Amino acid sequence: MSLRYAILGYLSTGPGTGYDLARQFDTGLGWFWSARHSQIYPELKRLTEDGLITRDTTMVSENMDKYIYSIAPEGLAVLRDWASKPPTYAPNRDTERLQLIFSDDSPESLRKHLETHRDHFRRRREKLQATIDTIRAGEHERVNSRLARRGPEEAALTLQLREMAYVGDIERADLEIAWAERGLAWLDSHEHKPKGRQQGAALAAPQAAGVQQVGEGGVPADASAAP
Amino acid sequence: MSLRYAILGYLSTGPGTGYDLARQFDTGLGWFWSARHSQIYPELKRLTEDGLITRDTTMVSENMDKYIYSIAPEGLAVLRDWASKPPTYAPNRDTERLQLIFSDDSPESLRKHLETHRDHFRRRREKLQATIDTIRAGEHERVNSRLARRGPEEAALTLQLREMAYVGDIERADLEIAWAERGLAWLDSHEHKPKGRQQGAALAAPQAAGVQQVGEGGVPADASAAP
DNA sequence: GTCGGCATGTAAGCGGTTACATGATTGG
DNA sequence: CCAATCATGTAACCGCTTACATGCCGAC
Repeated sequence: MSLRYAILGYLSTGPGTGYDLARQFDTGLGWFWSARHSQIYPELKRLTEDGLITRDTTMVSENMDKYIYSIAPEGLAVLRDWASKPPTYAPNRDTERLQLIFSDDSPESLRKHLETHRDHFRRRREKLQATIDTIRAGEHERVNSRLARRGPEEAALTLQLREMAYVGDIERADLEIAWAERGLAWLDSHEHKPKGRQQGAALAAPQAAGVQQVGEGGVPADASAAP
Repeated sequence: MSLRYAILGYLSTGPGTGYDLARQFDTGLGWFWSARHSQIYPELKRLTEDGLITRDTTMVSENMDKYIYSIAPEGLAVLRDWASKPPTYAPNRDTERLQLIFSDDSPESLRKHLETHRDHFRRRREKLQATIDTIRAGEHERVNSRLARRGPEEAALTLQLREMAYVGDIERADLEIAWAERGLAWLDSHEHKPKGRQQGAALAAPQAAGVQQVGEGGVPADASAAP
């Protein structure tokens, strides 16, 4: 149940409405968590009942209210407590990889698969880059409002952690793009000679430390000699 | 609902029991999907009812049966159809990153966080490497039984896709390890001078293509000049 | 006037986790 | 004899998605 902490985390950078949260989570990027408004509103209610956040009501009209939520000291404590615990890792579930390894009966679609993968991470990379650029330029409102409440030493740490998180995700995206492009290059070198015995294009990344290389290419020579 | 396809995929490499599936998914590694037996058994029942798999019963004793499932032609078709569709990407949900960016109120735990991260991906990398080594050596039973049913051309593609999947995941693990180690190095260079103004250790990976570099280090000089 | 963005909620259903439950076989 | 592994199931619960539902406000 990280949603709770994601909300507390957001509100720790300043007050906001449910709609603000929904926009951040739903457009997702710049963010490391995602949620729909149908999940957010009930959770805000629960957090208020638990005394972790407070709610201010501003009347918009007779039959329409707007609620601005702020984090309470108890909420800040809960957030800090949670963040200080070492991370746990959910079991891996990767639909893309699953599809990939069972695509060997439908090779025509492989190219499209890899192109989709590459394009997905290109888009993601662009958005991450744009966000970290904004933070670096000191123009990210939420980050700034968090920094404003802190001394210069704490501020440096806040920025360092954002930097680590975004740079890490950008590198992930770069890796996925390079991976897909290597796959596409392999396809290129094989598509006009589908009967090919030649195990051409290098598969493993040149710089990938510690990856054991096999003789000729990605596929061992005796591969089909298996039972 | 990828579980259904993960099961079909597994059974496409040969018959197996629910328990076999549970072991593969639950120990997770070597695999790109995960599930508990409590989810697997009902799904096997549904797949049988839908005619995608068949069930053979071997009586173990009077009041205990054992069921061996095999993929049906309809199941193979459904699997192939699913695998040939371009991948879709679930919204990003990353507890670890979320914890990281809100650790700026509890810096003492940062080191442990990064060490846990590094160790997690080291273990994962080891298991992935062991599996791909087995496949490369032609000693992976499931992969071999899949290869046995196919001609040499198809076999080459099967192996290529496994290679891509495992190498891709190994590179991901390498990236995470390197990322965590860079973070730890940064911590080292800051722990004995917590008041430090000096923005020491490089943050961005030296080889990360296209990552915009900032002047001195990971953090822009005017960072705390924000409102 | 209607369309898109702001704003807030509820309900059904699904996929996954945790816990409960039972029994056979094998080896120390 | 007891523990571990093999083997199969059910039930309660939780988090997330999809869909349903309503209403304000400003701009074109």
